[in-house]
Order: sequence, then structure tokens, then C-alpha cells
Amino acid sequence: MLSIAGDGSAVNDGVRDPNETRKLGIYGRGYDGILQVTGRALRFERDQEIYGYGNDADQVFKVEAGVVRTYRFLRDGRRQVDCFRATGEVFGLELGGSYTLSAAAACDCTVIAYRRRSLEKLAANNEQLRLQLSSAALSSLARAQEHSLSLGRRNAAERVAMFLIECLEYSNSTTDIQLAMPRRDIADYLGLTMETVSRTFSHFAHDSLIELVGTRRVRLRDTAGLRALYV
Amino acid sequence: MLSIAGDGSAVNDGVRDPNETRKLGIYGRGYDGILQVTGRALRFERDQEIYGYGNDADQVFKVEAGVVRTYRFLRDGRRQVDCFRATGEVFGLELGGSYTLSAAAACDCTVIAYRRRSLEKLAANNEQLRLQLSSAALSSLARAQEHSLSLGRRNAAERVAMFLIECLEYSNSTTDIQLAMPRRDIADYLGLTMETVSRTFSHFAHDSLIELVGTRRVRLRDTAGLRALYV
DNA sequence: CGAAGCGTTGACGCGGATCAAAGGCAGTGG
DNA sequence: CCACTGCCTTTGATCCGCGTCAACGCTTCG
Repeated sequence: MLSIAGDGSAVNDGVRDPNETRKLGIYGRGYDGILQVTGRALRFERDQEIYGYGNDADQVFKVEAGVVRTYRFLRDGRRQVDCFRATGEVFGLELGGSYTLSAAAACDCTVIAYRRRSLEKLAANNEQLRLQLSSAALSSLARAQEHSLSLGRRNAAERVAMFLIECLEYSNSTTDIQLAMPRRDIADYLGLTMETVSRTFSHFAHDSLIELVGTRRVRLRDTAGLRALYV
Repeated sequence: MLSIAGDGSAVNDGVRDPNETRKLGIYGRGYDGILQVTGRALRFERDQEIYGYGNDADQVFKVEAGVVRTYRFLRDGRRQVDCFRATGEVFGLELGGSYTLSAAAACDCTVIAYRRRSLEKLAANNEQLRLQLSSAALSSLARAQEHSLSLGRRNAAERVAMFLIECLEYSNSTTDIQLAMPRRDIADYLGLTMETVSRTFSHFAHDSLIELVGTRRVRLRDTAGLRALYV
């Protein structure tokens, strides 16, 4: 049995099959780099914690399947979702010794865990891996900065429109998106309430910008119109 | 004459003395790393642009004196300040070929410009420099994530209290802070309006949490009380 | 059939934006 | 030394977008 995060306090063991390993490049969505680093595949159920705020940051992760959210709570329970990570994306990179965010499965998912020390040791002599790690850090940075712009200056409709387009880019369809997460997660990502997200979806549907196909499926009927809302 | 950013369109030349150079480690506030990299010192006046959104990202910068802001505009003029950078801090690190933010002097300041290609070449064989660069990227990331939490989930008083404590950490005093930037910049950093920032300052003063000494100087009278507002 | 979650919709209130005006304060010129 | 000018900041009045609270619908599961 292997504990995923440092202190094990509120952390479930995500391992289903400890013998299962993956050799995978560590960079980008769906891109397998030239260097193959061995990590351990772990499976998590919806809402299961991968690591907690303040835990010992001794692992770096890559999503193999499903979607992960990174997030933080304020004392009174308010929550901000920092980012959703889809297949191929790296998370858990830290400067200091402990995680500054928590991470959990947004839906049932599989992630590959790499030992941080191993990566650091390997990176010392491997330019390819260094490039992959710094790319992961810098693309996370750019996304966090874009996210700040949305949270600080965009209104509800603009944020939701952006979110839908973001989802579309992760989708394999050009019109349909499958939402991996419930309304509450979307709301906490966008700095809104569940009700406002729901109302905005309804408005968009009424204006024929989208079509709601069940609660977890959205068909974009006017992608250009959605983009125009926030660009 | 040397152009600071790629296309030179809206970019002023910040060089006052092209012969002036600096040998400085590239990491952290006031910390000079072991590796000494040679950069060019440039001086900028308040509000002068250092680089613009979309410009060719061929340089990395470090603040030598004063304060720099990185920011972005929406089409209609709304602005979000991503971050203020004080002495010793690095900015302008990018994954892609162009800057995803703009940067300008928040007050008269001096920055050191390093050629990106030179840094990348040097970093290939220098672990010390690599550490400094990745530290800069990862600490920027942590700050951007913390910023998202504030913008998404904290109210005006909490944001302003946090900003004041942040400023205190950059100050050499334990009670007094000198604001390098006008209210508008603070507001755009905190995702608020100038008026709300001003009113919140006044409330804090009325509640004896702070004392306003002129418009650019604040004395913190109850640091613990301010911290309690947002932790 | 009942219970529990999640999502939607409506009514209402509040925090912060907007609009407007007046108050410092530094720089300039007489 | 003072008056003038323009910018930044403060303060007040009003407005509105989104949060809060509440009820209801839909789906799943026992």
C-alpha cells in the first residue's frame, strides 16, 4: 500500500493495482515526450483527494484519463477551483516542500504519479525532461494569469462563455462538449455560484447560443457568438 | 539604441545609458545567486511600457529598483493587473514566442534585461541558473494561484487587507508601507474600482486598523487584525 | 414508493459599480 | 509667497449584477 500524499491524514489510498506502472513522457495533453519516465498509475473516484493543501509535495502527477481539479478552501468553506486538468496534463509542481493547493478527481480518473526526487535527479542530465517540466510550469502560469483576468474583470456571461470554449478545445467534437464535473465545480472555478452558472446556461440556450442535452452535455450552436462574448 | 520589445510599435526605448551593465544572479528578491549573468540595466519612468502583449518574448527581466506591474487589457478597456514586481524579482518568462501580458513601470524604476536565448544557452550547462529560473517560474505560479483565490472568492475588505500585508512584507519597516502605485493600479490588481479601494482604506482607518499618512503612505496599527480579515 | 442529490427557477437583498461632485496636493508661473 | 491648474483621491447618492434563500423538478437508488 502506498500513501499518495505526505501525512496521510485525510488522504485515501488511490492505488487499485500497485503493480501497474506506466512509462510516459511527462509533458502536455496527450503528448508523449521522447524521454520515457516510469511512474505509477493510480485510480481515483469522483471527489477523492489526490493530495491535500500543505501535504509534503513529494510527487508530481500527470493525468492519464479523466479530469482532475486543483483547488483551495478559505476557512469559512468558500472554495476556489484553480484549474481543471485533462488527459496528458501535469500538476503538482511546487517550488517549496508542500503543496499550495489541494487536488482531487473531478470525475473517476487515472493519474500517473512520479517521485519528485527521481524527476529532479533525472532532469539534471536530461534536457528533454527539463523542457517538459518547464513547459508544464510555464503553461500552468499562463493559464493562471488568464484565469485571474477572468475572475477580476469578466462578468458571469463572459466567464461561462469562456469556460464552454475551453471545454470545446478539450473535446474531440467541434460542437459537442461533455462536462466532466457538476455545476458546483464549474461555479467554484469561475468564481460564481451554482445558480448563476445554471441561469447563464439557460440564457445561452434561450438565445440559441447553445443547446442543453441533459445536464452534462452541451451542444454549441454559435461558437463565434460565444467567443465574441469575451474576446 | 536598443529596442526593448520585438516590434517596437508602441514601445519606448528605456535605455538611458547603453554602456551600463549589471552582473546579477537572476533569482528572488534581493538575492544574488552564485551564478553571475550579465544583463543590461534599463531605466523606465512611471507608466512607461517595458514590453507589450503579443510582442516577441526575446528578453527576461529582473527588477533592480522600483516596482513593475504586469497586466492585460480587455477590448473595452477593462484592465487586470496580474502582479507587482519589486526589487530582485524576475518577470517576462514565457513558454511561447510572445508575451502573454504587458509590463510597465508602476513608478520610476530600473530593470535588468537578459537575452532569452543567452539564458537558455547558459542554463543548458548551469544547474544554478536553471534552479533560479525554475524558482522564478514556480513562485510566479504560486502567486498567480493565490491571486485567483482572492479574485474569485474574497470580498473587497479581504482583498485590500491582503494587499496591505503583502506590501508590508516588501517593506523594510514593520508598520509603515510606502505605496509605489496609484489607487487605480491597486484597484486593477484587486479586481475592484478605485472608489472601493479608497472607501476600504477609509473604513480601515476609521476602525483604527491603519492610519493614512498622506495618499502614498500607510501605517499599519493592527497587523493581526488585518491578517484575521482574510486568513 | 420514499429519500437523497443535483439542477433549475423565482423572489429578494446586498456589495460593489457607476455617476457626480468636491477636496487635497504638486507643479508652474506671476 | 501666493494663485492657478490639473491630476489624484475621497466622499456621497444611486443603481444593478450576482448572491442568497427558498421551492420545485428530475434522476437514481434502496
